[in-house]
Amino acid sequence: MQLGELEKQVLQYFWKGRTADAKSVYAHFEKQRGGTLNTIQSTLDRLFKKGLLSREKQGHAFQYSAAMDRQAFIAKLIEEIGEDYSADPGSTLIAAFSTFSEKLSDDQVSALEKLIEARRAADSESSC
Amino acid sequence: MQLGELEKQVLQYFWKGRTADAKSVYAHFEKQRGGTLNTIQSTLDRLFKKGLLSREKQGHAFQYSAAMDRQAFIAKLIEEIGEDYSADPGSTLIAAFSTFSEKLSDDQVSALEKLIEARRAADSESSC
DNA sequence: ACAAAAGCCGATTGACGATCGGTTTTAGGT
DNA sequence: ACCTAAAACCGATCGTCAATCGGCTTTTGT
Repeated sequence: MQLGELEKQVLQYFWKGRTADAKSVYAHFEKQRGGTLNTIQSTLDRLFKKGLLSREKQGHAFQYSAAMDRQAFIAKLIEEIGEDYSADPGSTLIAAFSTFSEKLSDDQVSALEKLIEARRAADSESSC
Repeated sequence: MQLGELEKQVLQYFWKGRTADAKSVYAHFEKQRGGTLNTIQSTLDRLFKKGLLSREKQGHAFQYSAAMDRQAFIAKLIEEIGEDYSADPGSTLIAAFSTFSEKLSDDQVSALEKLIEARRAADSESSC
């Protein structure tokens, strides 16, 4: 799932938890990058068709919001990398870990440890 | 770093540890997908310019080989995702882990635990 | 039913990978 | 040094896709 530059920015705008119609999104982006309302509208439509935004008609305009949060989307992207390059999940994770290892806070290391514990627990449970 | 379909396949061919010139690569791919030697040659050149293949002239032809292994490349891609979507390393990793958690073998879980331990050790060392 | 507001469609531009014909360069033998 | 074949390099074309935007269509509230 390769997104264009504007698509990325719009997506991140919605990840702040907002719900907005095209006009509001345009109001936000007009200042920093210009363009027309139409451009925003077709970008929202593209993101909607890609399943990354949800929308619901309210009054005369669609209200858009994120269909999945940042973490879920990133997980999806990482999964795609694994598929694209036939990497098994384990080595993908290890690659990810070795990339970021030094940049992790202690809290994040602990969070990961808990996830691993949880996974171990689930494992032993299923084997009983 | 978004690669095209042929680029991906060629890269994976070199990740098997091979060193090869355009002609050999072409011999390998001709059967499964047709095309001409020229197509392979420009693909090799593109991958070289992207820094994903190394090459060295031997006789009259370049001998190509992978400039980085699969794991290093995947780490690079994951890093880019973090940059593209302003995700901090920790949440990127957690996303990765939650995506693959169930698919990991026990050995891979252990390997990850060791990496985390190593990272903890490095941490306490630097604080002394 | 009618305007305004919003959505939708279609055309254009700009990247970029894939493809391949044609030209230039080069290595190796004479 | 000079040919010649092999390989590299160049340039053009095609297909895909995001960005852009004008203009037409649909919808909604009055």
